[in-house]
Amino acid sequence: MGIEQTREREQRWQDEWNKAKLFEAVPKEGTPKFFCTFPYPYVNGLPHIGHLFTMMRVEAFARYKRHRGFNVLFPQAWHATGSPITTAAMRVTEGDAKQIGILKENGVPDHEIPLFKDPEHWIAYFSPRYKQDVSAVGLSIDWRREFITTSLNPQYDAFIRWQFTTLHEKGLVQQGRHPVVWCPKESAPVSDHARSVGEGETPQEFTLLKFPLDGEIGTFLIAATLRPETVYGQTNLWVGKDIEYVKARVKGPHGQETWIISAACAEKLLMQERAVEVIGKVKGSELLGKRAMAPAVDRTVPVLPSHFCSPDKGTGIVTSVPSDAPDDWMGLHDLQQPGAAEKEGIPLNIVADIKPIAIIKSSDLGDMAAVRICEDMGIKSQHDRAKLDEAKKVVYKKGFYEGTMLVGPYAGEPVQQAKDKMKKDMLDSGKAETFYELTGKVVCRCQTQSVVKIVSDQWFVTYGDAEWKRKTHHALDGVTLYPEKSRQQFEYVIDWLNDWACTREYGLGTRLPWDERWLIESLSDSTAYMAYYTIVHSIKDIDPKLLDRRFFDYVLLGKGTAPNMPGVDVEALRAEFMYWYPVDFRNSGKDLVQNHLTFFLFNHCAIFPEEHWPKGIGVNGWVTVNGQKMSKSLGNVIPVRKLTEEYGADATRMTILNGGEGMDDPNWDSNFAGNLHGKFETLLRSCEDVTGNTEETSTPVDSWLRSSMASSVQHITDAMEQTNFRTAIQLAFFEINHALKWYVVRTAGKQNKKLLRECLEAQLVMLAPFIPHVCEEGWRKLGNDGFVSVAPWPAVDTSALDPALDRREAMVRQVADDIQRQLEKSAAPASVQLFLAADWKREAYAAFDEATKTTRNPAEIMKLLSATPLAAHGPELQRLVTFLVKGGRQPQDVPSAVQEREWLESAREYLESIAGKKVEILEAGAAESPKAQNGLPGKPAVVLQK
RNA sequence: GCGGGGAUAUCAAAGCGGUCAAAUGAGCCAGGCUUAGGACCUGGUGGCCUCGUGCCUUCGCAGGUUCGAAUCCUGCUCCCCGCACCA
Repeated sequence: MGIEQTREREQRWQDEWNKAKLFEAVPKEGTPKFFCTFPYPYVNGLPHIGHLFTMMRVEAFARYKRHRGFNVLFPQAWHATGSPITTAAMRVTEGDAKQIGILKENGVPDHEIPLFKDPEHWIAYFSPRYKQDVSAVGLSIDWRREFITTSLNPQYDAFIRWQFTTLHEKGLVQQGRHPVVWCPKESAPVSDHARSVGEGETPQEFTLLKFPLDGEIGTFLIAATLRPETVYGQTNLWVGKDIEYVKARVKGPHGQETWIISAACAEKLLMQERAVEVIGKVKGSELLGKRAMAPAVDRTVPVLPSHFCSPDKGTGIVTSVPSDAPDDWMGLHDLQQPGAAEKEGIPLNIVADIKPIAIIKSSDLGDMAAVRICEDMGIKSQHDRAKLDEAKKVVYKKGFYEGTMLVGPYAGEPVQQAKDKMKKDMLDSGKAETFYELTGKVVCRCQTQSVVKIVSDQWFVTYGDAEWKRKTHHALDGVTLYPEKSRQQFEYVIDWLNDWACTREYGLGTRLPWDERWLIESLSDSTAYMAYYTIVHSIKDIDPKLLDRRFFDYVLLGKGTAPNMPGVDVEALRAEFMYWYPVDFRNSGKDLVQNHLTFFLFNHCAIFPEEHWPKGIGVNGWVTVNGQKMSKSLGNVIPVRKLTEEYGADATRMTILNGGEGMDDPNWDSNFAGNLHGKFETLLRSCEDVTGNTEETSTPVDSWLRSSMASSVQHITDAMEQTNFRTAIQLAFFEINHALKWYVVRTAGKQNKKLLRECLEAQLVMLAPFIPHVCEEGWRKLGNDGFVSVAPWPAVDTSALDPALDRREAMVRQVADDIQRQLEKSAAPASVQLFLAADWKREAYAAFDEATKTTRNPAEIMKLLSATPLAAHGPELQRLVTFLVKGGRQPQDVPSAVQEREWLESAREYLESIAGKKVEILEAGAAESPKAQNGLPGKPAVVLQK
């Protein structure tokens, strides 16, 4: 059977499911419910193997829960909020080759490309195709509930407005100051996607240090630094001789001041809510040799020339801390070379006396980190740029993370803590101010260089709120995590999370209800929408104006009274919400723990009563492909469509879930996927083999098979409950197959087909969450009606469980192996004799068992046994004890003599079929040969009789 | 650097103090079934031999605890996720 037929078969079953409305979730009073979700995908592309894994974890769990008798709600929707689609559409408009290439890769024909200039077309194009790909996998989603986000969907829009209004009224959305990357030409923030240079660059907070200029009251030299904790090591200031600085009148918190800064800096300050008025110019060279009062240390330092000051970076003036800044150390070093000061026009005596001051100590670099690193790296001058940049990074890291302050009010404290304290002290006393600078150059797509702008009207969700955090911790306590070991990460994130800027000026989304200039940002409008899933299918066509405050308050919170809405049974909506909520399982990749999944918890705590807080959260790793990390550059990002086309839905489903579990990165194994096809056919053939014959026969091995199945069911159920799907697959597919094979071999053609049928039936149900199409097919072959997809999960028959039977079969198998091995070495014996172990060995086992209750020390055990009559067996006993101590067979697992004989007798027929000879079972004493004495309890000696 | 998760045989991945040379699957090798088969079945797959109640070497590296460590402890190295205003 080829792949085409497989896909036809899969399609047929999917059609059947749809026809039967198998996955349409309808509340059923008295039936327990299970509500599971994964984050709706962003629709700027098609699903790939990474999405598949997250979806499949929910899918397998959803199907499992159906077998367990739960009424399952498994919905899916589409996310379009945010800027990527808008930006991409703009790029298409501009004719961007890269963007158009991406569309082509996604299967868009050339003539349709222009349509993608419209953001809405992206959604219209990708959402149905995404759905198509996902449907081909056979996901059991209730598609009646699909929807799209943003104002394009006025009903959803109304819901998000309600959510934010609710948060706002609780005081959890507040306005504040916020630095953004800004294009001065377009007067708009420049998102990552809208940059031609500088993706990933962000505003960074610098401290502006203010140096009162000697002899000019009210005038300050301003230096920007990222390391305010190093002020105690300041020895001088650096300026560029040829840089044109400006004198600017700046209104500071302590009145009018005159600042000397670069012209570019003055402009930047204007964007950062500072009143700045340029009143004059001053050249760098004019400042040389002057002195200014260094903040915090309160001593004057000279202004010296350097070649690394840039008017575009900071203020163009740099404070010099030669002990901890490699640039400064080399600048000083250069100036102290013979003749250098004179050449620069600086009196030698100013320069000669300057020495680095030890201020921070770290174990690796000592207390003169910059001096040390320059030596280590062989840096020769301030022009050795590449090396200096590297050195700066190292010194900064070591200093910040491992350093301890040596001087100042925080001497003895780690730099990490002292840094913020020093900064705050200087800010409070007016010796410093803050300033934002980009981490790197950013150029807007309009080719204008971007700057940092402080916006003061940004809205924040106040995740930093202590009370809210407390509540969320409490909510987390009530959440079952899959796997549980992700809990620590969640606890950490709840504490770490701070206020989140939740509005944007650009992109798609919902407008902030009380401040319509703003759009709600994409990570913020996806935090409580699971509630919307419960009612979406009933309100899709309602006039959105009716979906007001009162409506959602009543339906989702039970507040107030039901509004009267023509054609809508509001009470029924309320009932449906109450039936499905809370969310029982939400699954996502581990990268979303630090934002989305935690936001989800926070928002539920804020909006809903405790009974509706989330019950379960799943976290999974990142898919690797054939052992390699998935990436565009490796070209191994496999679209879901390609997988179903090549392997079929079932093989795809099973392979991806077999790839891994827990938070490990799962691996997609193409070989495994390719082999499954044949294995499925074998499974179906087995189903055919047991049909027709329902006559109850019985073999001695039946009880073992029953026990083995019961144990498998138990273990598989445990694994499923913990979303350990890989384990479940291994057990349900491979372990059960092994057991069935052994049963067939062991019964030598005389199987109890009724029992086999029962086992296969149970196996099909347990595999149905993973390979439902094959299982439906097998289910019918077994002669069953209805769908295996909703068949009850097999119960664990605890009465059938008997570990002794496993030991029996293990023994029989071992004996069979031993016989075969002996036969290989010997030509045509007349018969096979099995000699049971001598009685004293069994006694020794028992004595050993007894002895281990007091000690596990071999020497002591031997001593105890030597005190018994067993001592007569001398060296042989010693050998036995050594064997047992090393962990040979456990004495308690060994059968009694009577039992062992019984077991062997019952398996005699099988053993004879293996040997092709008569098999005799004898006592050790029945023969003289040394070989016959070799038997151990549970492991008879095999002797071939000529 | 910090928080979290990891490192097991050719590969993927179980194991988490003694039944561990280590489940299972893939790959590879040999054999069977077949007109043929990337199907299916059987066996093998760290090394050595006296083929066993055998010996040696192995579970990131180095130490330690223990009669006994892949499993526990300490230190180190490396990998993945995150360290945010972005989907």
